Amino acid sequence: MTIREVCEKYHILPDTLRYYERVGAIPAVNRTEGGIRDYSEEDMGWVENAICMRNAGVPVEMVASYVKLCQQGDGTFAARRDLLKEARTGIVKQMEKCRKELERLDYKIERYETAVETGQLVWDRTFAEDACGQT
Amino acid sequence: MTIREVCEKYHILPDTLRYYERVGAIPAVNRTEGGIRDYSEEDMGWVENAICMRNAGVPVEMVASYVKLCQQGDGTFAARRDLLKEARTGIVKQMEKCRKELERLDYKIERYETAVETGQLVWDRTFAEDACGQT
DNA sequence: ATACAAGTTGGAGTGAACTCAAAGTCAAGT
DNA sequence: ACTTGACTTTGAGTTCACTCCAACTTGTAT
Repeated sequence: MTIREVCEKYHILPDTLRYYERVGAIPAVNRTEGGIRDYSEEDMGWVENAICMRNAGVPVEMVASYVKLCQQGDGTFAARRDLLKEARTGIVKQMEKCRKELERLDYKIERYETAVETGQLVWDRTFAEDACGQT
Repeated sequence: MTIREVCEKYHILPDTLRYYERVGAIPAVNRTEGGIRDYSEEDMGWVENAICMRNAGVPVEMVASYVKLCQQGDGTFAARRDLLKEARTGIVKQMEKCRKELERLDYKIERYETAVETGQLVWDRTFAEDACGQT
């Protein structure tokens, strides 16, 4: 599979794929005689892995660390597990922030829906201290 | 309230607050005679709003747009609602990506837990096409 | 009055993650 | 053989969101 085809499949740019390879977020990709990248099924697996992790906000550097551990063989299972757990923690924190803001937004959107109808914007609820003001 | 106090309350840097004000993510803050920022309750509300939105990954520019609409008065209720809905859509998308990756990670972590015990890494499940490979 | 900490501005610098440009190589069609 | 388009590398440029710096002013404690 050419770089173009992989990019079409995952909706990313060739430069992004080359960048991922350069920084180690995916291992070196198979090449043809002429030196042109020819992605194997395994290469695609790595690409998918990088894209998934990045989609969830895992830093490129962390993805690269994981790839490196995988390449170091069977002695790194525990280290890989720990790294993935760390990534997991980051994602959970991020989701919790999103959940809070979503709750806040839903309330505000509802208030604005009413305001659009009545011409009056009213905050009838007070957000807790660590939530947000009535703006 | 001084900039230092606000920063301690929200665990951010003074430069970040000044930056938010400069780009319009919060409106111009009250000042003392000498020109030193003196955050009112309302100012704090705006600060909280900016921090909440940013925490959920809403771009600074979007926060600034919202603030601008608020400053333009009661004629912008519908526009504000639409902007918040747009922000909401972005957050929901982001959370869905996180949810998927979390599921993926949980499976992999579980596999690695087993691998650490048995010395054998086995993928006994195939991820769907839009999920990710066994890496 | 005088330190000196804390605040101010304008502008420059940083780090992460791409993204683009230039110059050259490879491959497919005519 | 020749053109055309895709791919290659190296290195530079961009965007976002801060973050830092220098020079200066303000406020507080002795």
